[in-house]
Amino acid sequence: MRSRFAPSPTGYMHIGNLRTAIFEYALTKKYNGDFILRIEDTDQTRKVDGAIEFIYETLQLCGFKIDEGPLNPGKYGPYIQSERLDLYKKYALDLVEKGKAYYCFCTEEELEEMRKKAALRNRPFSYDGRCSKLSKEKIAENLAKGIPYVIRQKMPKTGYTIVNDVIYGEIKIDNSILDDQILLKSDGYPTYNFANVIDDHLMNITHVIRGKEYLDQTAKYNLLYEAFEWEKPTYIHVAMVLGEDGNKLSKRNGDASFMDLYNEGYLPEAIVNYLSLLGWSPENNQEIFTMEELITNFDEKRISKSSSQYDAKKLQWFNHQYIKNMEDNKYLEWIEKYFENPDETKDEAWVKHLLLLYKNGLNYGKEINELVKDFYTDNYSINEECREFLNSDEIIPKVIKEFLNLIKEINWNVEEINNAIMQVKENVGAKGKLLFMPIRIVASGLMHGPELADTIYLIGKDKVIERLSNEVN
RNA sequence: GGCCUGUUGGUGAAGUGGUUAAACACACAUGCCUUUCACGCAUGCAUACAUGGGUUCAAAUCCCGUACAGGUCACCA
Repeated sequence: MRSRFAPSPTGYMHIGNLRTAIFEYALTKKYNGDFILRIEDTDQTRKVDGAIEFIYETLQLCGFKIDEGPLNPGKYGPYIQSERLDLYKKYALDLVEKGKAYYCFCTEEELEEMRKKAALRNRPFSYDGRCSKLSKEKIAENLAKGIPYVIRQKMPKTGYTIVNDVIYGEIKIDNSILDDQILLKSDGYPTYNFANVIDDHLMNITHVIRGKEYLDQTAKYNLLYEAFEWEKPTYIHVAMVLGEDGNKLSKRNGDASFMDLYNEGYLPEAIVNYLSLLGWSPENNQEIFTMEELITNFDEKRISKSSSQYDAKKLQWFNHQYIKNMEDNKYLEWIEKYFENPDETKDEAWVKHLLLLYKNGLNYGKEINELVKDFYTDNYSINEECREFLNSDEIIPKVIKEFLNLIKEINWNVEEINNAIMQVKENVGAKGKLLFMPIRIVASGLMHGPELADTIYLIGKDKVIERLSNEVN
């Protein structure tokens, strides 16, 4: 089995594209097949520099192994369509020779006129095939004069074409809607559809996995395969991924691309895991799994026919799970990329302790900066709400005083701080909120924060003692 | 507009003819856990599978119509 992922080099990679790639990769690897990357750059106007490297980077981050592609060619290269122009022309001409395609010299203006006429009659535009009736002499003459041309395939006007799809079954497409499709554009580039068929055949692709938006168009592909008398691949069309508002994903809509998510601090493994569950589910109902597990459990029969909606919250939950399950060292190494250290002079161990403190609650990498903020600002003050709480019970001053006395004597570490808190509980008889909140407020000036003992430890012995002393006096 | 496809809760979904819970997960709500936030745990959350008909002893599951949603009809991919 051989499959191919064939993006256009137009920049970032969409979450929907990625999802399709994931399905494609999982299926291919399940059968020990080859996963090929082919760059479809037949539209020269939309090309973006560096996009190929970018696509490689994305796929590699996601854990894909590309068996053949422009940066690691196999024996079916080149893998960039703009480098295969001669091939397309040869095959297009081959079809002309066989009488299954023809030169078309119609100008943009002529086509525009036809479109207008069609619009007047409220009919969808369809090329009338006038150039297919040109005489041999006329064609030779036009060619000699260097008049620009395209090559169009003769399409049947009656009957229907059957498309077989693994997910959607047998689809009938009425031939009457099929235009004499352009194979070769006047700039010498092939159209997407044509290049696709030629390349898939030449590259020995056995399974075509792509978005459902191509389902109808597959009739055109089939007609091309038939014209060449080539064997058709197995088609697997997968339903689309919709944005959170239920509309098609688009950058304009502010929908996130893979790279956006990655830069926010989403782990590629979590993204892949989440995306693989959009429109597919494993039989064993497992929710968190690795790429390896995805591959072994993947079953194309369980791909859904209906489109699904992207849910940022659920992705966040997956990411959270993955962060929580990371080893501390890996976590620290990873979070480094997202942590914008506000104070380089802080002790390294102190920073590590702080970062680790939030590991279990972190949703995405950049979130750390927001969470950690209070430990870097020095505008300590006890606001009205806190003051009110401190005045709410007469046991509170005793708690503070006792805690102050105890921590003066201890070694400054989390365990001993914790012991001190427990000791206060015993000695003063305060518990729950009345025990913790006074200490927290006076030590940090805040009513919330992470674990109290850690918080106190990180604020530092001198500062905590100073604050408590001021409060006691 | 023609054609193609889809429709199970706020979301992802399981379920493809059978009794008296439509699984599971996210989200949400409430409660518990040494304070707050989070984590974790527990409980609750679709009188019902878009809708109307039909087939059947029996339908979310099969058939037809309707509605709605998406896709597609380029010298874009």
